[in-house]
Amino acid sequence: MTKPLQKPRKLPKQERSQATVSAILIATTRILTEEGYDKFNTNRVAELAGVSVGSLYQYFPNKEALLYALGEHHANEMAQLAQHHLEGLGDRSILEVLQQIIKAVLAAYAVNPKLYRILHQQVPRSEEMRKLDDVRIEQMFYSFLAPHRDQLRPKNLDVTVFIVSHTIKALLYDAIADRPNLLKNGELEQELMSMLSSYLISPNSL
Amino acid sequence: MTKPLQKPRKLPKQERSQATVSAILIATTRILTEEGYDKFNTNRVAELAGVSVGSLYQYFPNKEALLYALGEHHANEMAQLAQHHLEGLGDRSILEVLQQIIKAVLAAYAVNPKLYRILHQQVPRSEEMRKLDDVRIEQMFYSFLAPHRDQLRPKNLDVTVFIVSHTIKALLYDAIADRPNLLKNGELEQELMSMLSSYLISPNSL
DNA sequence: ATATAATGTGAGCAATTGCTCGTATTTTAC
DNA sequence: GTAAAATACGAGCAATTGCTCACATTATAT
Repeated sequence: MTKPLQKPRKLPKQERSQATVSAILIATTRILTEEGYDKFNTNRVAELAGVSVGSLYQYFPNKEALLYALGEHHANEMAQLAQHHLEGLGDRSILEVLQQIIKAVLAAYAVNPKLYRILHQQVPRSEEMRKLDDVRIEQMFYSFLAPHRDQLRPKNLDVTVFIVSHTIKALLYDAIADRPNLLKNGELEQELMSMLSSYLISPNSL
Repeated sequence: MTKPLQKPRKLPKQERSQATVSAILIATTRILTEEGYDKFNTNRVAELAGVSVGSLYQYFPNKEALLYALGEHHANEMAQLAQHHLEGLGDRSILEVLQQIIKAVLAAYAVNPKLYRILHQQVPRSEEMRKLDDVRIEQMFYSFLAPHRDQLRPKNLDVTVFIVSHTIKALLYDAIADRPNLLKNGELEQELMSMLSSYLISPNSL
């Protein structure tokens, strides 16, 4: 009944202990992606990491904190990669901006798609993790689309951002699972660009 | 290690036992939607259903079979509702067909959104359930879009069906969780219609 | 060199839970 | 009425698992 702490119980100060923490996180990643969420337990993590359960619980107050740390790390890697794709777009046209955003999101999700799916679907409290990520992406869209507000066909920018960001995320998401070839050959990127650009810009009169 | 049977161990023949089976399924639904997947265990189901665990295991060989039966029932209800929205569309225009398909999918998902999310995300083996559903929806799109093949801008009908069906599913899905008001006021339906019709039909030249 | 802090160990407790089985009750068949 | 079949019961076994704690080892400071 006690609320689980998400912060480590102790901060690792020596190299030795930092290696332990690393090994634990790597083992967790491998178990989640290669063995599945139902095989994920702290005893197994310690075993695969080559440390004892006791050590694990010295740096992670509980099982959930492990997942949380992993999610944070993964989200940071994704954000960093996306950032890289979005530098110096201040003076570009809306079409170019859209193209780069699509590329950025695709690249970000490619960091570790399997881990992403598990962290955002199977894990308890995944809703919270997912929302944190979603908000981050939506803010990115907002900041890049707002300058071109007057050129957008849909009036409500909030709704537009929701539609666009969730469409990209979901199609990428499902393509990873069901149509990986659409990703490899660039067809998904092309179709996304086609659909979203006509949605955002073309003078549709419905 | 033995593969779990998905079919009931015994078929309920008397009214009494059919009521037991009903109570068990209803209790399972309630636990999943109101208490969450991690509170779902057979002892709790039996308790809430007002029967004994022994009775439960007379009709369901294992925990998974319970989920499977529930998923099947729910999928049937969804399909039935969608069917209802799609009668007599043989001679309608592609725009009208698209509009009705969107309405049909929205209606189908409204049967029990919370249960749908849990069955398709949290449950072990949910991938399989999800794919069964996805294929069903994609086939529906395929059969309704194929007659208008020549009026569609994208050349590859398979890819088009994938894009369209997954876009609708995902946006509906996320709207239920994050933007319920977009559903209630019809804005989602409107934006979907706008985006998809311009994607499918407008002579976009990218 | 020695005290102290940091780190590591793993047996095992306590709680959960999927499921069985011996038994009791109710319904059906004749 | 009575035997057999169908149904219901629930204590409790066996396995899993999150986590603790008493103790061992290694590094740091002085």
